[in-house]
Amino acid sequence: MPMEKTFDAAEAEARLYAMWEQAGAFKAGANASRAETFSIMIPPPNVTGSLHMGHAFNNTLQDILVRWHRMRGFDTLWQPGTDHAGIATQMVVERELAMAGNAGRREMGRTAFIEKVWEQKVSSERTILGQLKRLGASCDWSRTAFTMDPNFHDAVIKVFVDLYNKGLIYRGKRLVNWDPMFETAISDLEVENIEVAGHMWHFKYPLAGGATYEYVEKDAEGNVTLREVRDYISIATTRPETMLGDGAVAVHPSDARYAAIIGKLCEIPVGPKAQRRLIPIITDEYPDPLFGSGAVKITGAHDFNDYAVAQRNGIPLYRLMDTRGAMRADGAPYAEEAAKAQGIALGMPFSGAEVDAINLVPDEYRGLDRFEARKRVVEAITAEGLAVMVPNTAVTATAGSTPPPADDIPALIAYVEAKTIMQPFGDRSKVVIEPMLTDQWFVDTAKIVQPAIDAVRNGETVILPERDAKVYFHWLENIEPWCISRQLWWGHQIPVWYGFDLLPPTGDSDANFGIWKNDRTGDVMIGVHFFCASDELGAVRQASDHYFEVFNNSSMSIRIVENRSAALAFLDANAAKSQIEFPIWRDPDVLDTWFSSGLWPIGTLGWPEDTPELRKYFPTSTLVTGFDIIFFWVARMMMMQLAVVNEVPFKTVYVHALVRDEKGKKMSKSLGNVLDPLDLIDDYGTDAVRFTLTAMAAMGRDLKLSTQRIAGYRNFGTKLWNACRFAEMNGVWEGHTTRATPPAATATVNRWIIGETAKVRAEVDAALADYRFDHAANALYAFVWGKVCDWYVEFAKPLFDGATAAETRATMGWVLDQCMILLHPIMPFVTEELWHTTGTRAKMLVHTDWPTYGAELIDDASMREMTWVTTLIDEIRSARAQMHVPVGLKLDMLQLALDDAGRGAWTRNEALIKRLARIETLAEAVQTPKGAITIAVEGGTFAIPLEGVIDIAEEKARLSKTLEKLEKDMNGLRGRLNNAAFLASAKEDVIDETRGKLEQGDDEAGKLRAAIARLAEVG
RNA sequence: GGGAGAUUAGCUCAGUGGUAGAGCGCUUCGUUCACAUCGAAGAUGUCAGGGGUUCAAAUCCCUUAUCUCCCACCA
Repeated sequence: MPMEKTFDAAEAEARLYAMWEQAGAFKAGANASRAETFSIMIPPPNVTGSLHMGHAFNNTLQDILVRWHRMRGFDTLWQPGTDHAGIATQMVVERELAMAGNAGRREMGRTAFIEKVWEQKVSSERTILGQLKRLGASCDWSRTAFTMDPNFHDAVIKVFVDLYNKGLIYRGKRLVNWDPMFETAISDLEVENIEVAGHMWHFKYPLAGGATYEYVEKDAEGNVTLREVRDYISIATTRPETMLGDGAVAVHPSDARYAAIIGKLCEIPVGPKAQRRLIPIITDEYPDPLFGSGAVKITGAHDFNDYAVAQRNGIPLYRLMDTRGAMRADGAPYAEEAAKAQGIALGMPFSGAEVDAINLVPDEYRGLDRFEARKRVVEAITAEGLAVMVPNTAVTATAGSTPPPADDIPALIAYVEAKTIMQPFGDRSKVVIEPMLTDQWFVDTAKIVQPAIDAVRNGETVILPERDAKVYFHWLENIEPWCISRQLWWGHQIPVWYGFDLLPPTGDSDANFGIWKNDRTGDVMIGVHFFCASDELGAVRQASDHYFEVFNNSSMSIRIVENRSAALAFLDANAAKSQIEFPIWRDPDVLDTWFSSGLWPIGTLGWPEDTPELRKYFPTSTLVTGFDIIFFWVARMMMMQLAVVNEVPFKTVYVHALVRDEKGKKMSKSLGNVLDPLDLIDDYGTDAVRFTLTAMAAMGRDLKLSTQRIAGYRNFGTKLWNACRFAEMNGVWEGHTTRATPPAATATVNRWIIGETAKVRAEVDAALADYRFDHAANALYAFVWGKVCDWYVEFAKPLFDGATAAETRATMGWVLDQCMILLHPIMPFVTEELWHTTGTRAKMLVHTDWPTYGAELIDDASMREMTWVTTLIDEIRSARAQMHVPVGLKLDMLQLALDDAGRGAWTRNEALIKRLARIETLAEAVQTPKGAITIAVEGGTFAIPLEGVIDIAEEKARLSKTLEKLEKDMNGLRGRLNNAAFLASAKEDVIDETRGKLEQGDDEAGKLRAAIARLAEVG
């Protein structure tokens, strides 16, 4: 059955993929013929839905490397899998529940909700794996992993426990980035700082007791520009709602304007007047005297800078908001607590601890969203006349004027500076992040970071392109503690159980719990003890040991309870019992997703078991990933693998760019410019999509994708297909055998194309070794289309019934085989299909040996000769076209002069030259006849008589134009050669090359001049 | 504020010291038996501006401009 005109991708892809899978072609170690291994861990896609273009790109590159190594006989593993993606997946499920009008997460309860998420995981994973298969990804699916698989989970927990025991993980009350929508802490990396239009308000904080001071302002020369008596200190803020949590006002120690009032108290001008708190005016290096008024309100519990100031100066921290970012409504009413709070504030110095038990929020703000509270605070202060006029041009908004503030604060106040401010947003929730004082788990990254830095510095792991290594270093060298606890439900629950630190009996006590009760009812907070263990049994053992040590009572036992309040209730209920039972409860939080994906390399290979796979494939060879997760993932994997198994996780990291739309915009759902890889595959076939991505994968460059480009590469597949179809029509595949080395060839064309094949094979290998995927693709494109199809196939046509027919058939078969082999890593489907369409093969293409031939196949004489032949044909065609000679018209040509090399070349290639240049006969002549066009090539001159057909003037113009261009080049070359400095300093081969070019050019120019002269004669 | 990168044909981009290329698009021609998802021919560039190093600069250095991205606590 003859081949179809085109490759039917839609029909063939599924069939071919099934064939590979059934044959186990992708299994780890399949086709291995040598001991060297090559392993890649897939960056596990999130089980949040489906794959996008970035995944298609990322996995295409991986597949190319994997298929290439597999064909080269490496023991190859491509490890697939998916990531549970805690916050992202939980968000997707919550959103779906909400859209379906179902009960929310809280109403469902943790267990039921987690079940829902598992359903999401199953369906998303099915989608994702299906997509990867359509993309042609040759992963070992039998090893598909998931970050919450039981064994992977065990590995994660073990690492947590180990790091905890080594003191590398700790729990602390710190200011963290809090996402009020998800009500969880997030890490620094999950915060996006975005510039938004905001405002800065200037307010007066009245001095306590109506105190006054002389405020003097000077210009740069020291001249007094302002001198007045003030009874307030002016501060600037972008967040008035946090004023209620101020602990101090700070000024720079060198700021003379405020020297007189350091240590004095001022009043926070918010809330009922009688209840306002007084805070001290302190000095700290942090305030910039040149910015604003030079005085900064210090709100330690709601600002990272202020937190540091508060820590340094022992300023209390007042948490004002609840987990949803609303002003607190818990605790005792404001009136009762204010005095106590003020007492603490006045009782400087303070330890710097949080004052959490009290609520500083006045009744009118309780429960309000932070932005609503901001609005009301601003209104109240303004109404009171405490807004400061800002005497500069930055004042853009006055009462009732435009522009309206962007953050929904009406322009009610006297003066406010419009100001673009950097505001933190949650990368998933897109809501404003609130710095929040909470208890969280942290990895002490500073203690494990150094090996990760060293490994890249000393080249044990190479990051490509190099500039990304700089980014990596910069981040690691300034690393902050990593907050790893998340107040979510979907993920690895933290393996820590808590129990109260109970005091031992005081001697005469016979009721052990009485001790606890006394402790609890007193002013001292009850401490908690941590039991970190890989499972509940371990925690119970630890707790037993602990309480046994404290109480020395052998009849005691441990009881697992739900949470802290259950533990308190349990103790209350059992206080009188003689039997001692101690409640412990597990930390409800889960680990940051990146903590678990940070263990992906060893976790998927079976660690902590000493598996054969771990020994063989770890450290992995290459990681292919996007630059956007260098910090999130690459750096964490480096740190964690080094901390856990003391080895780097991979030897090379290839960092690729982002896929953007054709206008260069990041693809996003909200912009509606997302190209779905599956749609493109449906329209153009997988090979076309893969080839496009590959050809555009220049290192470190964003990749702008257009469908036009994809169509072009689909055509490329068709081109190869039709070359094979041509071969079929000419009997190339009859009795064809697959062979590693080319057949012996005598014809120049055949020797030439064999040499070209050897050249492209070397180019492809070099390009892939350097991760220059674009070079590999472009080299193959130029070879297959530009050499094989444009020239070789055409050359071969007249040879199929000549003396070299058999040799030509064998050569063409071999060359096309090589095209399939070399293209297979990039275009697996069409090549595999052709492989079988064109003959009976011993092995599938996916397992066919990658060639190693090289320079020994390049025959310089043939290469030169074919260059001469193609140049001659080009010249004739060009002349014909410019003279408007009908394409179909066969012409007679005269040979005016030709050296021996030219004569030989002509003789050997006469048939093909005549065919491609549409020449009927060639005869020798001594001079150009009247009305002929002249063709000048290296070593010879030809003429084509066209009396009556051509326009003499036009031919003259053509020749003159060519000559002009040539002479311009010659002048340049002559200029260089006449320059003594050039001859003295340039390398010899450059000089030789220049001389050669000049000589050749002069020769050609001479011929052109002669031809022009001749035209003038006859004209 | 710090850092990185970009600026080459109409568009998207290659090109790291020897006088500029590809694909697409465009123009003209073409039903020659592999392919119209094609073929042949053709046009198009002060390599962002300025300065420097060099015999020689798109390429190396300095500088200016514009753009992009990353990081960062100016209230």
